[in-house]
Amino acid sequence: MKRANIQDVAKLAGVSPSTVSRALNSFPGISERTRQKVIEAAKKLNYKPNYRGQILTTRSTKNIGLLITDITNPFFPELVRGAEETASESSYTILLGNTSESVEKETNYLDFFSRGPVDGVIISASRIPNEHIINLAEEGLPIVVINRILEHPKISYISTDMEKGGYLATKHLIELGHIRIAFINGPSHSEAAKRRFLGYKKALTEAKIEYDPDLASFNIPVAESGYREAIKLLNTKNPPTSIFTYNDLMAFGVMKAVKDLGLKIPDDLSIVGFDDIFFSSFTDPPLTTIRQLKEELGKKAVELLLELMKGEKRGILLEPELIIRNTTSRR
Amino acid sequence: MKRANIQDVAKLAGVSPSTVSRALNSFPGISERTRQKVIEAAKKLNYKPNYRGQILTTRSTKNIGLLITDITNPFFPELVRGAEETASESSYTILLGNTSESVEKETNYLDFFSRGPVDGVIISASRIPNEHIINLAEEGLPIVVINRILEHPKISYISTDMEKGGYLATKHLIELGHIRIAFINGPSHSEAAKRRFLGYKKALTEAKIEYDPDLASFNIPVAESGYREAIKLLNTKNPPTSIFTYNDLMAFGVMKAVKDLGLKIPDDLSIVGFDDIFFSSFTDPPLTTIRQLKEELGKKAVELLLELMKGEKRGILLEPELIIRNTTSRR
DNA sequence: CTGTTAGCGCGTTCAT
DNA sequence: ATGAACGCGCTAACAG
Repeated sequence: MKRANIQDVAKLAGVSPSTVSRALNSFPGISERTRQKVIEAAKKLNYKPNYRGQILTTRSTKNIGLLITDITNPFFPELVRGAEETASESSYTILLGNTSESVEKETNYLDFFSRGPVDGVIISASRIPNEHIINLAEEGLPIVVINRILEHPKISYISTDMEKGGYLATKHLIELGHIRIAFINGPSHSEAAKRRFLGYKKALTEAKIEYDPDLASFNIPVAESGYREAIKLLNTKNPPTSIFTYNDLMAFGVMKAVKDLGLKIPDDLSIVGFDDIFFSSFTDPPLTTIRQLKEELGKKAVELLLELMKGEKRGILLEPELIIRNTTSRR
Repeated sequence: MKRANIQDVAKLAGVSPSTVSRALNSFPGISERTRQKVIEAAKKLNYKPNYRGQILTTRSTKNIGLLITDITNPFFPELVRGAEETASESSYTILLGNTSESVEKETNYLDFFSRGPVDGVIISASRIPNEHIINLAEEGLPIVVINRILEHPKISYISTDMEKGGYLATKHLIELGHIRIAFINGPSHSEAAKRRFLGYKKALTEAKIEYDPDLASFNIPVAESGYREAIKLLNTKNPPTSIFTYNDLMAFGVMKAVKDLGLKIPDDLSIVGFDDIFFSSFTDPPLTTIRQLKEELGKKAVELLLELMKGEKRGILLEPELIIRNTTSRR
């Protein structure tokens, strides 16, 4: 059964194609009688406007490109859900690009997006340099970046206040009497990692604790990195009494390492994560962490993009929150 | 800076638009000199073929629609990643539809997909009736369904052997001496739920244990359902000694309920989940469960779709595996 | 209120 | 080996 097009409907209804278009898109200035006639014909032929023709003339795809690094990290699904729900309220669909932390894939996706399959792009991936993003924006592609602060007249951004997050985590540990506080950080190129690092150092400085480079490392943000670095740190002569990780996944890795070494959490080691993903309240013991508003990040990013497509640029900073559970205790 | 189109390149290279198209798509029958000239012009203008014009003439979008119910359930991200990786190897991009268990959203997405933004669709969502899927397939949309067995000449499917999964879980509990085995099942309309139920009953029958309807329920497949049903079951006069859940998320809910009631796992209650998501090995205690090959499901689904677009239909059944951890013990 | 015409940007004939 | 002309399906602009 071949698909009916607008001509078929026009013929059956005895009107012109443009009248069909007007009737179906509820334009004003058309008689109710004609509208009904068209609607009936359309229904009879099971007519649905062809997307490919439609976007060519309307110049809108009703798609939003969303670039993320790792859908397997529960941080992102929550963000995606927030984005998806808000998008679908405005009849937009999400075109998802999962880059698996690969620069090449990020670039490919962005190139593809810039060729026209989407009306705008949300970038929640870290490896793409700002200049590349700016270039595309100046070519006319509406872009919103998540968790990177990029001030540019054609780009909107929304980010958790990362520096504050790093500060809150470190200060919490300091207040519990910890002095040797390690930071298993994320990728060195990531702005989020840099800003959290700033917050970490700020808290140390405030407490007059000297920063020890041996206690800080940059890593791929997966559980295995947390495991590996924790083993390394705990086997040194002067091990830390607490570890702050770039994200909860890495904290899970740390917890596993501690258990494998036969140590107790939080008695032998205090741990603070970042993100507050769903499972962090289910671990043993439940994880102390810095909460990001993940759904909000996705939701607001879509709203910003919709505004940006109308020409309104904005930047938003979201507050992180310290969630105290049971992986931290007094030294 | 306005985007260059094929005409601009043609003008700069001093050739016709069709020559540009041939040169850039590496067609035979074109002089090397001309090709170089065109490539150079294209580079100078930063030309990228306009996607919207391209799909109209090539009749291929290089997009695949992927419908899932709940991206927040870690089962799906792993599936999505498998699909995404395989798709991008063939230069396809995933258009993601998250339906949040809503029939309306499923239908909307499917309608949208059928209008032309994708070359084919993968459905990993349960509420859409088979007839609807068949209709779209007969209109010419290539469709692959995941975890539902749908025999039709124009539809391919890939599914874990759900009945076997249900059977393995139940048999494991029976072998540990359990007789009162509850099944907190998923949605009643879901084929996966029905088939697991079949396996559950089969194992009971084999062991000559009478099926007790009070021990089985149908639910929305989220952690809260597991919690709620577990509380209900454990507060009856003759509570079960073990619970099998539709998925791991629900098992997490059950574990929380057991702890809240002050009981011990697995001494007071044995638990078996389904899926083996990443976090199931991190819970306290680690969860015994039935493993589905999630990435494989996504990967194979894309392969099947690509084949289906060439006209080859197939159906694949994947073997589930019992993963024994520490939430089950001898009665 | 409705029909006619043009054009979106490509790829693909069919000529040359 | 290359150019000219056409068409994909729709909507917007113009005409009546």
